[in-house]
Amino acid sequence: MKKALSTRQNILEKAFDIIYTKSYQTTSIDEIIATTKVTKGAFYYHFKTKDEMGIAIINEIVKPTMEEAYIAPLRNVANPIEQIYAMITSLLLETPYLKPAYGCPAGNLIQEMSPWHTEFSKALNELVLEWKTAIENCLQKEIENGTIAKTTNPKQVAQFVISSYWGTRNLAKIATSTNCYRDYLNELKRYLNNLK
Amino acid sequence: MKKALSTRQNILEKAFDIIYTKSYQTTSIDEIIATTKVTKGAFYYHFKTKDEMGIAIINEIVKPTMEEAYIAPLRNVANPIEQIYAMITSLLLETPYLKPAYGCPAGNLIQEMSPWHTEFSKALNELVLEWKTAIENCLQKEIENGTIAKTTNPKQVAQFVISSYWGTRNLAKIATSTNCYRDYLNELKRYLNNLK
DNA sequence: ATCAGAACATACTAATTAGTATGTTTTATG
DNA sequence: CATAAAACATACTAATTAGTATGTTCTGAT
Repeated sequence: MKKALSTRQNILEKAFDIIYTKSYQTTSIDEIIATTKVTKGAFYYHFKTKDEMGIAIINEIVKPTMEEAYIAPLRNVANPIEQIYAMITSLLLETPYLKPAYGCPAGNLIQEMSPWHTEFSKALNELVLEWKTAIENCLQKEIENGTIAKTTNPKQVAQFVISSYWGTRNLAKIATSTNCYRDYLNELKRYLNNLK
Repeated sequence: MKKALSTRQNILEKAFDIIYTKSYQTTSIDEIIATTKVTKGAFYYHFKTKDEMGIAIINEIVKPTMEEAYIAPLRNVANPIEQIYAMITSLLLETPYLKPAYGCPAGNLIQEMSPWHTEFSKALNELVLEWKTAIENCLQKEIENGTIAKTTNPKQVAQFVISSYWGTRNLAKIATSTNCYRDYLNELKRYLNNLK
């Protein structure tokens, strides 16, 4: 990678880490340049404003990461229902960079940036829509295969699954144990199996 | 009400309104005293610090409001399952002070204050636990009445319902319509009916 | 009516904030 | 190797922040 590009990438990655643990609003440029050991001149050479960096983090860090962890696992799988459950289990319990206490990176940004920063909302909405569509397509395939009831409404189920995951991540921020994950996952399994 | 107490109450209510729409961290004391027309001296007479005011808002504004809207409707009802659905519908569609674009007051605070402000987390955790317990008790009664399957796990279902509501509120912040509410509610109804 | 403490008012401070002005150094290209 | 632009560095600014110091006014009990 060209050196200038690696400086930029370094800023985005380190800034994401800080923002994920302590929110966008409370993360200052000074803190970012202190941990990246990049000067203010360099920072503002790469990003015109703090918000421009924020949008870049969503598009260049959060989006690709989410696509890999949330969407790719749903592509071309034999048993979608099982895969949806496996993916969410993996996200909650086996994805090392997602910590219960820090919530969901995208969820956190949605919570703190909407409704005032429309640019952020737009970028984040794309992310969520992508995930939702992937789940809907999964379910549609199951319906066509005849493995789940024809009366199943993929849009509704996708909305329901995503909401419950999103909420679980938020609630886990104040939980004192991961019991809430276990309870949630057990019930999610029951719910998904009932679609059959 | 004594005049001093009404000053205090006025600060809490106005501050809550601002914080609900634009977050705790970005709401400054100066903004609060400007909208309440209370001087800085008066503010700091009633609250030693900003965080002390934050905790007071949770305990004296958010908590009583939530108890009325989230918990009271579940007490001593004939058909708990229907009541859970009715309550969530009411919260999403008919509660005027809860706006889709601003999310859930408690949810917002959880997202932005945890995990760093342990005092906030503790106060908010009490709130969520109260709601969860109320739902669990509801379900337990249904099981005893024989109206839902004995294999139903109240703890799990309560966790699932709360998570999905929490997540829906968060997702609605970036949604462009209330269709996501409709989809969610339809699926919630299906899910709850399947418990029977 | 007096007077002590409750309740409020005003003017300040020190730290932090995003962003800028004005430089110097690196790097690629002819 | 010269040179222009890209990439970075340093020192600043103006605004905003939570909180304080030092008052004045109001209120209820004696």
